[in-house]
Amino acid sequence: MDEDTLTQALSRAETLCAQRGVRLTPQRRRVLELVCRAERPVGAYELLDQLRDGGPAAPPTVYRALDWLLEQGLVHKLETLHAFIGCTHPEHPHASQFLICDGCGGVKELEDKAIAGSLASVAAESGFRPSRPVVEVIGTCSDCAAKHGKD
Amino acid sequence: MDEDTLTQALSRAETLCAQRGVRLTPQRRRVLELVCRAERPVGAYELLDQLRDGGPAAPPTVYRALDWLLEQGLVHKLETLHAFIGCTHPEHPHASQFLICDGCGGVKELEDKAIAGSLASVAAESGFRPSRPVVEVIGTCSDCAAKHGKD
DNA sequence: AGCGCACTGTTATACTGTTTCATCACGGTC
DNA sequence: GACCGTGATGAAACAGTATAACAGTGCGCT
Ligand SMILES: [Zn+2]
Ligand SMILES: [Zn+2]
Ligand SMILES: [Zn+2]
Ligand SMILES: [Zn+2]
Repeated sequence: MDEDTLTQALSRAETLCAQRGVRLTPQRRRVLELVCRAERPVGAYELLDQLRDGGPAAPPTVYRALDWLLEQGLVHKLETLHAFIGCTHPEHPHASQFLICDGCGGVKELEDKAIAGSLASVAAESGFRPSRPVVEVIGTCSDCAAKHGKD
Repeated sequence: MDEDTLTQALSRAETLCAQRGVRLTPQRRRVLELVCRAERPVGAYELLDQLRDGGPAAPPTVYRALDWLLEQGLVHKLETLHAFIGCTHPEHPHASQFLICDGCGGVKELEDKAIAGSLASVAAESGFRPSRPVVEVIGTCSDCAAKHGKD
């Protein structure tokens, strides 16, 4: 995420939190910034290392901030990578899907109605009430497929 | 899984591996049995504890067996739980989806064409080549919803 | 001042997974 | 039989991920 997009994302987050009456404290803001600044999903301990540049910090610090950011939908957790990524459209709550390239590590966040729909209807058939759908597709992005083809 | 189903599952696994020309060694068979015997997803260290009842064992032992069983499609890994579960229909390779109840811990394995289809087409739109789709829906099963309603 | 509450700091610990090297068993070759 | 390559196992150490437990701090409220 470039500097402008970052600034914009952070101020959107500020606005959102103000509207919701929740506190985007300096710690949380800092962690959000670090997550967004990364081009790739970031691990908790990676964040921790960066936090430590500005003073002492311990695992609970970063996990607390991440938990809160997850609740607020400002970041997502990629279960298959044990890593976190900034949400591209945190304004409304949403069930997203992720395409995760194991070549370059890039991740694309999608919000596809068809997938969400089939998931919901399959769940309904079983009388299952979904609370947190996790959809992560590991594979190869078009760029990496092209490169690999050229090799 | 009851004793009969278990015996059946194990002999199906034997047959499959024979057909494929791969070796379902005693260790692997033992781990498969432990995974299948459990009514719920089992963690690697839980399996390890059980393995240790029959002699010394270390983490790589159980992880190696699990990796191999995963390759063969005899078990699945639930990424959101860091746990493993026996596959209900290992005869053919498949992309399954899981409904995971956070009330009772029960898991239902599905193989829904509509979901697989929408995933594939969304991926295709992005020029993404999927290799391992992960679909796990956390929520509440019908039984737990009923119980909870009665409380 | 006294209290409750949300946030933070700190230490320790639990849980999950990998690296590394040594050893062993099996099958094919000379 | 001696030799060797390969796959499977044993064992020790380590790396990575996440939480528990408890103490301290700041702030608004009565
Ligand atoms: Zn999002
Ligand atoms: Zn890529
Ligand atoms: Zn299956
Ligand atoms: Zn349930």
